[in-house]
Amino acid sequence: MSVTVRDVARLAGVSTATVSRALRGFPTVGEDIRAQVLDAADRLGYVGSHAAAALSTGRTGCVGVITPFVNRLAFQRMLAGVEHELRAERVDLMLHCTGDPSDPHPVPPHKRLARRVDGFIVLSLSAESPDLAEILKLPLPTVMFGPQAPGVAGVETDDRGGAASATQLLADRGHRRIGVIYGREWDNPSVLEYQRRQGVEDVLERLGLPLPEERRRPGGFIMRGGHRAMLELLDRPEPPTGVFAFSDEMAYGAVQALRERGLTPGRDVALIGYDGHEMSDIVGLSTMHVPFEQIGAALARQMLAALGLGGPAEAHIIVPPVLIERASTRPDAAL
Amino acid sequence: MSVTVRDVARLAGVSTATVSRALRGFPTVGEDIRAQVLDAADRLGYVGSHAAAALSTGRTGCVGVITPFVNRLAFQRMLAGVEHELRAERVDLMLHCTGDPSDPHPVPPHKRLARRVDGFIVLSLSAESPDLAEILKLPLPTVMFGPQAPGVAGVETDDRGGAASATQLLADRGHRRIGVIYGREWDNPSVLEYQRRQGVEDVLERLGLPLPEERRRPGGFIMRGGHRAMLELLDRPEPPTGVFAFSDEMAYGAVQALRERGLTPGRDVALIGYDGHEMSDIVGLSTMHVPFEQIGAALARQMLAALGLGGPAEAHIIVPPVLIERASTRPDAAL
DNA sequence: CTGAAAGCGCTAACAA
DNA sequence: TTGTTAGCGCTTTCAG
Repeated sequence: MSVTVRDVARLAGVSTATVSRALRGFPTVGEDIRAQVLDAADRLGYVGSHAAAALSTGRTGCVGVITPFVNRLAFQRMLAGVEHELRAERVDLMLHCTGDPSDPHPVPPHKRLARRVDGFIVLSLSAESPDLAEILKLPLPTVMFGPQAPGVAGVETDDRGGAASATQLLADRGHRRIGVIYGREWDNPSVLEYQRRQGVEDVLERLGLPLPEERRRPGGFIMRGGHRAMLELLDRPEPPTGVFAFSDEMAYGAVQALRERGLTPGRDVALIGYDGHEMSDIVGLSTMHVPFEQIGAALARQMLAALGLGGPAEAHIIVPPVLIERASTRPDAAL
Repeated sequence: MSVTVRDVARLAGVSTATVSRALRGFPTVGEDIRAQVLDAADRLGYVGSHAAAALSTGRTGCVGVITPFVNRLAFQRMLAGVEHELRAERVDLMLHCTGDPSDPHPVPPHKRLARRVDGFIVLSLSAESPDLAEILKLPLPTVMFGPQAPGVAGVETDDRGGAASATQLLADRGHRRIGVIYGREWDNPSVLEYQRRQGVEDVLERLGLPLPEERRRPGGFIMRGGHRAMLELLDRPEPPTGVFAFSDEMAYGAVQALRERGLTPGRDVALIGYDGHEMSDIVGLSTMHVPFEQIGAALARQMLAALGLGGPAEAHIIVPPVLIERASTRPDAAL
């Protein structure tokens, strides 16, 4: 079928062991022999089988990246960071989406990826996800972004602090009726939204401002969800004058909704997002900027370090989000 | 080290072959035996080694997706489509970025992925890329998006027609000095930009309109590049009154540039993008919409069909982009 | 510095 | 229906 070490060995007139050593650049191979082997391999168009090597060495040269979604900008940005860093060390990347809960027969990541990767990079699975528990049970190094499981290396952002800053900004701009567009769950302490909720409540409680249920809506972290949520908020008897969306993408949808109602973000309703994507600049959206690319890169470096590749890496990194104010929270700014 | 079929076999009191069959749900296994095996496997926390299975069967259950970038929206959208479709058939996805030409030691995809995937899905490599040639040389099924290599299945969009529509729209809105923000190369017939260039020229030539070199700038397909390109165009003695950017992301940057100069897209300078991302709606950007998610899904189905999984699939699909006009090409529309 | 031989964990013939 | 026996292609002791 395909050419193997044996074929190369035969053509080069050496043993398979020598071929293996020569191809991997072992110093213990004579120069002339090495040249012969390389030549033979080249001539035959030899491409090694990672599977066989993996079976033999126990290392696959591949890490699994587990993410809930690929079509969300924050994950895309992290993935880009991860990919770039892994590529530098010639480590391959296997992508695994846990996807919607709507998936009828989800195959848990550890079942699909175990033994085919050397480690896992987990992006924001809920801290109490059974998948995560299974992964941590495996004897493979794991790093994660998001709510940290105890004893696991990873990168975290200060969601609570970031949400507090965003809320505070709205309050500073004079808003008393503050609304929130969150993600999916408001009450579950093990999801990311909860940290942000706490940040919001930290500020509102301190200021004595209420957050009635009518003033918060889920947006599912997607544009369309943010759009709908904002329309619903606007339809309240006492609509919020300032709104904090838990992601920029939902905020984009909210901007859309405002415009449809003839309202201008900033002037008529203040709006702040979370994530700090590139496009937010042209939308004029205030936001909490999170350096996702760098987070991804840091995760990859932690993983590489755990695999004995690349340099050392800090075990636990906390990244603060940075407030960026734009027109959407400034009544006087022309968009 | 880790538990193998042998361990399971021993505990269940059967042979390894039976374990293998039971675990894969072969009908030729007695119900009681199967139960024993499943129980033993579960009790031991057995997770099979894909590497070993791959070595034995020659199938990895994994396809390689090759893309130049992960941080570009068009690729992200295709990747999402691919991933979704592959997941449905429990096929894993290995991501390989060819990346910038600036990479010092790029490892060609076939070297890294061969023998560890059952097939390749190639997203827009230049038609004459050496990497692509190597991949096609391998005895693995390959499908691709973009300029089609002869005899290869895949999905294509009508770039030339789409570009013509975009250009025509600017002309229809009365613009005579039309500018173009392209990607990287203007003269290379084997890159995607060339098709679009032809579409532009089809229209301009028919109308007898010139496209002097001063009226086109590269934007590298990124926002920042589009921003710079637009500034440069505006600094010409005779700046264009209507601009066609070869991607929405570059158009976003162009919008930014216009605003910085106190200009309003649509009213002062007409602008049309290409790709049709979600965010273009809130930016009010006219664009040629390309259904990338569906393209990705179609590619995945073609690949699955080639692997004998899923249903049959058309070998060659051509998707037309759809014109969406918004405020950025309408002088009278308020943004 | 090089070769022979024994696996890595699984699957697939072939027997029974 | 189940077990036996070879491998898949590579790496890696251990000799030489």
